[in-house]
Amino acid sequence: MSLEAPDLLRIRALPLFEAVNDGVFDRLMRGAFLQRFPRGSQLTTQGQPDNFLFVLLEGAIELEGSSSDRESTLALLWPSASLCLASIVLDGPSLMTARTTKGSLILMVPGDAFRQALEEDAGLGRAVAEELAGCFSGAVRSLKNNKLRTARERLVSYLLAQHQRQGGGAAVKLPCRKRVLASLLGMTPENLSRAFASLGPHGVEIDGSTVTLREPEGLAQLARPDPMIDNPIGESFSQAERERRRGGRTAIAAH
Amino acid sequence: MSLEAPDLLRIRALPLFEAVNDGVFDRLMRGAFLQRFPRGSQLTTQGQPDNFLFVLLEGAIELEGSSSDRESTLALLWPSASLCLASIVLDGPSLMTARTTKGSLILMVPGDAFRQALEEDAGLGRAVAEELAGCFSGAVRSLKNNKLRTARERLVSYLLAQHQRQGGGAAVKLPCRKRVLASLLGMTPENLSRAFASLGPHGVEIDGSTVTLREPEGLAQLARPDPMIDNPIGESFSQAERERRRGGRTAIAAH
DNA sequence: GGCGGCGATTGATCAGCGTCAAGGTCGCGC
DNA sequence: GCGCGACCTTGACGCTGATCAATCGCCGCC
Repeated sequence: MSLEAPDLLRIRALPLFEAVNDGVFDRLMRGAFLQRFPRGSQLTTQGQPDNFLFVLLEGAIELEGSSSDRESTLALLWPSASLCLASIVLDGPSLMTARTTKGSLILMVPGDAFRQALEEDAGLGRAVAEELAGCFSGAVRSLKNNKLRTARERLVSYLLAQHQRQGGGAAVKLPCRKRVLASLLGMTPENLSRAFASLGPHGVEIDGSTVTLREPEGLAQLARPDPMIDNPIGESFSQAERERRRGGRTAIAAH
Repeated sequence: MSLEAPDLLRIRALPLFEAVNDGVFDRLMRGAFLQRFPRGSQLTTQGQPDNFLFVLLEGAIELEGSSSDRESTLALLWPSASLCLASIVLDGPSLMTARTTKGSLILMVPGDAFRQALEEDAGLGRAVAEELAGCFSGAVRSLKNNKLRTARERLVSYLLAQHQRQGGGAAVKLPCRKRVLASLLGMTPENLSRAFASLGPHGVEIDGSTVTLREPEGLAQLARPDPMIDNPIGESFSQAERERRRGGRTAIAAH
């Protein structure tokens, strides 16, 4: 699928590209294209070189790390997150395996063209710096989440964050299968089940992928919520920090 | 301490600044200065705004995250790592608390001047992007290290990484107190002691802060060493990735 | 309708690791 | 020299969470 004018407008408005020089942008887009991927497509492989910068326009992506025979979900990406930015900038191997968890529409920009544009354009440099700072910040949050909290605290924090992100209503929709959520939270599916069950007395009801929080305030006392760990806006890596800075809290689709 | 010519030369050669325009560099350095800090100085506080970009020229820094009453060491920084780059770029609060663990010489650059220079100079933008990509990469490695390995595997991997980094001799010098190492590896000091003891049968001898590895190859079988987790060059966050790319393995002082 | 498979749950058991408490060693200052 | 404190070590115990196994419910398919 080659890029049409309406696509270009949409892309131009992305935070990564909005400050880029017209000429540089045009050259960059000459090699870029949109592609639709069915659910389950593997976009990157941990340890393999990345040749494209991805920007997720519609759909969802799961980032997974693995070593030996173990694997763990490290993050979930939503529109309009970028993917592979760090490995493209460093011209190094992919850090994680990325897989679509829904049918997805993705912008693909050739890596070498992107690196070249980065050398020429200060606006792009600044945008990339901001994006990567957000990624780093998200990763550090995740690290703190894992090292400083128990599994149950992580679950409660996650539920409260989703609760806030989805508008504060009692019903919260889980954005992924429980198995994936368990891995993201650093626990086994069995343990996640038990953790949910243990929250029953605190007003948490589960029905499929909908969770109802009857007493969010009470929950908060279980979780040690912490603004330096739980991001009020984004899920993790990328996309999160920028919005806060811009006076954010601009309506975000309920993930 | 204001900046003299030899200082400026040294700073100019740092990866962050080597591609910056002369004029921009001069303006940036007008507000910058060098400062010596005694051991134990707190440079940043988690959650508080950061007003300076730090570059560690001599000494060592510990990065710590905390929540409620728990705390954990997230990384150790060595020359010539940068500190606060992400929070300066985002103009947001500090992610971690930073403290010198030795007397240290540090370059301090005012944050707003740095942000302004970032808007003007593509060379700086690229350098910052590379540095932050390296930070992100380091944080992801650390996350995988924590989620995919047991405490003992983390210790063995750490020892092997230090072994390689210090030139491959049998004797490895621990770069920090055991208490700090334990926290960095996500375990208690007691558990670290026991883990060390359990490695005795595998040729690991401990004497104070020097560890002797009699059979490194055998150790590797315990550890699941993984190039996508263990960084051959740097310790973590910052400084690591760039060198690899440049055909690295340029002699690195044994930390 | 019946069957097969996947995901989620539940229970029993176990290992890893944290916690608490008690030494032990070293270095420093009086 | 003596005593104190910081750091590390060792042991006993308990909790968190992983593992293994069985069951249930749901959905798609034959």
